[in-house]
Amino acid sequence: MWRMDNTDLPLVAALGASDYRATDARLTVASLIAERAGHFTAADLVAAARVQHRGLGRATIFRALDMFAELGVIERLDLPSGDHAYVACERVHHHHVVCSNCGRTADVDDAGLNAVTTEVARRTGFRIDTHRLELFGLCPDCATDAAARTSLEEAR
Amino acid sequence: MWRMDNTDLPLVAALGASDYRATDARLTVASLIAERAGHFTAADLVAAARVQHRGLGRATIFRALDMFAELGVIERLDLPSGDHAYVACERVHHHHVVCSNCGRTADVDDAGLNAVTTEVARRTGFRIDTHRLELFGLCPDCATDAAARTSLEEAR
DNA sequence: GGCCAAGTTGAGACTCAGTCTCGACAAACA
DNA sequence: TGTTTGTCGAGACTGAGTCTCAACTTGGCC
Repeated sequence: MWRMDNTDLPLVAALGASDYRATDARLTVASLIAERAGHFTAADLVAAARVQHRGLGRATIFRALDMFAELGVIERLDLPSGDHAYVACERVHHHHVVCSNCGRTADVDDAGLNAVTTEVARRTGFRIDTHRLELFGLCPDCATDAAARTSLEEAR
Repeated sequence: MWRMDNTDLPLVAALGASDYRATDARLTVASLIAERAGHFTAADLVAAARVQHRGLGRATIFRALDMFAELGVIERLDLPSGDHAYVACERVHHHHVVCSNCGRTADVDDAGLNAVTTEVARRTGFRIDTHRLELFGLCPDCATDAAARTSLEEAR
């Protein structure tokens, strides 16, 4: 089976530190994930696996994604379109900012959200256990491009 | 076709105020939605429709949900399990607190989140256009029940 | 090295949510 | 009344994700 030597990838490190076996299939999925800059869907990986490394089954990819998500090194994301995606990320609690143009993501920590959840708990009487915050917009590069295009159109 | 007289429902009011026709099928979907206290899935409505009002097609229910979502009187929700659900809600921008036990929901407005998005934009350089905040926990009733059960078990 | 149990694999069948298509029907309007 | 447009239900279709199963791999033990 095709395989990259990626022992320094965070996903591979997390895999090594876990009780799961570091099999070829899992290392292949890890390197496929590492190739993507922003978010990706399970279908992306299935397609990439078909193109590059024919020996990877669909079920295996879904199993590996579940496993990496359980290890906390990737996280599931719900795009505004309703699609499910994943991002590779740090293992501490944080949130994602997703570029709606190029798909690039950035992690942000609390950033004052704790105060918001406390305030919501106070107002509603709910006991808040977990929350999910996702932010969508344009990354610095795409925002610059968009601004340049707008001013160009206005100049006409 | 079976039909409830629910002209005072917010969904029916929104439908009447829109360009869409207030057909029997749509009014039936509106009353099915009004029957649910918390969040519900499209499958819930399809099942309820099959039991109570046989003449409602699956596609019709999905179409009506799309339409109500477009009118802003229901909103799509992504549960922590990854499932999609809907909640009936006000038409202004707000967020949801969902009880993970009974499914009841409450709406909350900004509650300080604007400051969070501004802070995130500052830190990451992203231009934030939209965001989604969902909070999960226990509603006051379920929290009381849970606390009572815990103290009962400790007393043993 | 040989054996064995447990973990993991790919293939493919399966399920189920959501979409699409199509012919029929109904409201609105000239 | 006839036509247009919106909407309907039925059912085929699609695609994501799950499940099952027999085969294979790995690691531990002798």
